Amino acid sequence: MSELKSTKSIDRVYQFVKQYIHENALSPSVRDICKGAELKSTSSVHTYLKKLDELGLIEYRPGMRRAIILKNTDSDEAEVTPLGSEKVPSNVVRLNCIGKITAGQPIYAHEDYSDYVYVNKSLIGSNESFLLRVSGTSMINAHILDGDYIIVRKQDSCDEGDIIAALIGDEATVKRYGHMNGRPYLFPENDLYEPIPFDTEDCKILGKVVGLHRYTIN
Amino acid sequence: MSELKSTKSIDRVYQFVKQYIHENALSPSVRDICKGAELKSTSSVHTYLKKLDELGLIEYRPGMRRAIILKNTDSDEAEVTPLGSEKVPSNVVRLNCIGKITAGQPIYAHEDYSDYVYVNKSLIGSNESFLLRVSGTSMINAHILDGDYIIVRKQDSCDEGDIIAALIGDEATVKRYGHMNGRPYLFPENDLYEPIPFDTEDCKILGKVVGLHRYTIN
DNA sequence: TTGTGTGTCAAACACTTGTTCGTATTTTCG
DNA sequence: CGAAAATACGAACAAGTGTTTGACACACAA
Repeated sequence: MSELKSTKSIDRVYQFVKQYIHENALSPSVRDICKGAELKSTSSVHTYLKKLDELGLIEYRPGMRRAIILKNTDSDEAEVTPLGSEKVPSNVVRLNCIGKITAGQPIYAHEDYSDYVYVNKSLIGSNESFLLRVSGTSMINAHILDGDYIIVRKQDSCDEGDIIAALIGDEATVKRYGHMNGRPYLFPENDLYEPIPFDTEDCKILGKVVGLHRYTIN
Repeated sequence: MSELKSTKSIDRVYQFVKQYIHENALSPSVRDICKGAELKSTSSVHTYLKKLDELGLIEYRPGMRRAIILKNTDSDEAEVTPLGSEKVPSNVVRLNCIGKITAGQPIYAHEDYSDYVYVNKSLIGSNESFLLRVSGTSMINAHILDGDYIIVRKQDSCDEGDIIAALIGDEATVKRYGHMNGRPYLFPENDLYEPIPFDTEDCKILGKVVGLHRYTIN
């Protein structure tokens, strides 16, 4: 008498359960299904749930609240988002590797989207940052090794003693910034290398090193 | 599980919830958690569930039965895809800091869910790993500094020369594993410290160090 | 010492929710 | 047609379950 319940009740129940679980990652209660399947009695729903269980379409655990489980079956992409799918939070940034810091190579060449790292924002601050791969051992005394990834926070200037990424000409390096005899230098942290005068015409500060990742799976 | 149960209650609660949902595809009730986490009062569990929700580890819906959802994230809305509209891939793992590696402190005390790091699985391998915070300078010659996070891949044995995390008694340390005069030792990488004989009765290998994160935002 | 906070517990309460029961309406089919 | 089955309803019950409250023990600082 009501209207067009085009589909059978048992089908509406099943469809609704699937949809509800998909949307809420949580099984509906019998009364939720009442509303969703346009049934007015919980006992009706109860009947169908038992049938659906017998049909093997759902797993129904008598007495347990919100305990319907979709039985993985057939047809529509059975992606059944179990409960608790894991996603990566929004407080994480993906940093693609912008290039290798090494002698003679310009960086900013391109980003290598297959070479990246995820970083917790709270650990590096909210400023814009980028990722570089270290090549060479010129910063070994600062415990920055060949192959390490360094996270650089973009900035134009820096403080005395900061470890920074800088351009010298079109060559990029990591060095410690400081002064000697009143003049600015870039200091390698390796006795085999000489300090480099920081020439404001030729040199440019890219940013400060705020993090380091090293992966040594051999 | 088994012998290391002296963990904090909130940790047991979280671990149990994760396990339960994983096994049953269904969220446990407060009283289920009571049993699973060795707590005798539902209100204790209730307290921890609220905390876990605040920490963003689960989604807890007041009043709803069996409605816990694992988040491992702050989920939906605006998931900050940094570059373009790339989706954050599922090949990233969240590692919670399990404790500080430092003299005299047992680890496995508890996981600090507010202290964590995201790691690209491809960079550390697919084995189970955990995160530790380094305290002290005993590995400075290996360029592992005080405050660094190290990623440890669980394993029972290791090769000569590997840098590993190990338990000595109930004290955890990072050291390099090796032999001297035909006998196994744990070698600090700092001249101020002495090699420690690796006594198989007292020592236990936790895993191999496969990664390192350092954050030096000042 | 006192006081404050934390962790835990037991008990009680109230609401959600699965289940059952009796009955009415509709459909099926001999 | 008429009986049986299927479908649906509403109400009531009982159990599972989330939540609150108050109390106790302990650690730690003032």
